[in-house]
Amino acid sequence: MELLTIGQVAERSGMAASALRYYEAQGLITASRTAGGARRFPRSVLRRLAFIRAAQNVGLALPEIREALAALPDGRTPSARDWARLSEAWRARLDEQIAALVQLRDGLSSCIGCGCLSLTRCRLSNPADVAAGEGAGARWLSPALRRVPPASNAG
Amino acid sequence: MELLTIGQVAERSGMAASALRYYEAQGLITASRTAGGARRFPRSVLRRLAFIRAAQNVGLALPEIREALAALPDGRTPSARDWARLSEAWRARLDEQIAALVQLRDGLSSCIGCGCLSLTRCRLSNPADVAAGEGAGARWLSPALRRVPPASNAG
DNA sequence: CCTTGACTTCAAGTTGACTTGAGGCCGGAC
DNA sequence: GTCCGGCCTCAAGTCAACTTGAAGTCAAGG
Repeated sequence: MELLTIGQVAERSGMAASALRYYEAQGLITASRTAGGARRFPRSVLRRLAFIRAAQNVGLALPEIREALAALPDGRTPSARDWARLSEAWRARLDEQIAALVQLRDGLSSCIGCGCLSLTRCRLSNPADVAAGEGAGARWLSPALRRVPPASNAG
Repeated sequence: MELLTIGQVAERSGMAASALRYYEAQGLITASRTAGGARRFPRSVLRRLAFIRAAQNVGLALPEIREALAALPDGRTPSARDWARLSEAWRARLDEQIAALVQLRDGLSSCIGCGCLSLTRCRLSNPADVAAGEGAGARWLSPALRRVPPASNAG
């Protein structure tokens, strides 16, 4: 069994067939076709899909994942060497997300019982000081942490 | 200046006026009306909005936030006592999200250079062992961490 | 031959939290 | 009186990552 049908890939990867078609349409994976037009995937697609899911878990959007995959020569499945390079960037992302959440939690702890919730001072309603800097950046921040703070008035 | 216009609340809270109308429609905030039909907000709406944003940052959906607010007698703005009770639950949420991310990061570290990305063994593409148990639960998990693992075949 | 099941395409629907646009009202300044 | 900014409502659009549905093709089995 050299090539896999979409159903087989769906079963082995745990992804829906519709998702696989979508990924192909988005250029994340590729497939050859039978004479009848049915997709045939190489086994390597499974590793590619694992890579995609891992990247999603780190918080990357599909276009970013596509770029990461496209940056590999010949559009090949990531090797150990590629993997090491990419995962370094991912770890930084995760570290920052973790830091943001920890700061949120600590702000919460420091707020317990005070009931302050100041619009500008309370860290809970204003977690943006984590890697804020300008304001337009911070794209790495998970959606849940991207709530913008108020302009700068008292609350 | 006893009551605030929607524009003033928008400026002070940093939220768009359209968002405030939306929140009112969703029952998260309330406003009185002028003879002409314009909204007038009490100052307490600012604290309520801070509460809402904090809850969003913790990862709550608007319906959950509405319930949390509605659980307060008279639909009042949370007092220090209410706040302490609610924030306990939130902290648990955050703790679990942090744990999930840390596990993801550690899985990443342990993967660097190995290039394994096994569909079933690699923690990076399969972070579900964090608070998994059954599979239908884990609702607290941030959307980014909710990717399901493959059924249970080799990769 | 005819059915069955897996596959195909393409368009449209889903979810959450809003934003945008059209069309209109209201109150104060000129 | 009329002009403007700010407000109103309601319907529809946005985004991401898919899913769902309709209508059709293909290969194998009875």
